[in-house]
Amino acid sequence: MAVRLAETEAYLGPEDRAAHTWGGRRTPRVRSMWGRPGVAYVYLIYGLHHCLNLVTLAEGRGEAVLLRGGPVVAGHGIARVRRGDGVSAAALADGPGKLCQAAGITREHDGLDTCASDAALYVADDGVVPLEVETTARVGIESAGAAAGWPLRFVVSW
DNA sequence: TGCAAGATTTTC
DNA sequence: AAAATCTTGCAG
Repeated sequence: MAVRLAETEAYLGPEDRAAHTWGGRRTPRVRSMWGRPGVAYVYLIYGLHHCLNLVTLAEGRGEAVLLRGGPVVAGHGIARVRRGDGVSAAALADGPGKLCQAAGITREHDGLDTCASDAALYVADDGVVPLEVETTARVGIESAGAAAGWPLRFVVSW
């Protein structure tokens, strides 16, 4: 099962009030977010949806990118089994929670090194060249003060 | 030890 | 527009 990442959001660590590592928090949940780049950070939101992030900068920076979604380019079958019948191809993974459900991602994947040769989860370049990259404010973080307006959401089209 | 709120999705 | 649902983080 594969998704072409078309929508992401950046979370900048201690300086970013919307980030789970805001203020330098080092709690059990965000353990993996302080880890090495390439490590997956998966958490449960609202008690029923998973969100997948990948650590970006160096270990100890607490910075990661939230993978919000994109079109499923392989494995539509299994994705639809997980998401349920009657779900349109476009809606299979067009949201943080949907992406994780379609890909079968849970907290079991938290802390996984996506750079490992035997990783169950990894990122690859499929060669498609982005036509345009749109930058907007992040979604769902109304209460993050000034950080809520930061242009850290990126949407790619091709 | 208890309670309020959350990087969402789905349905009425 | 509102509920579903549970873990984390902060107050006491």
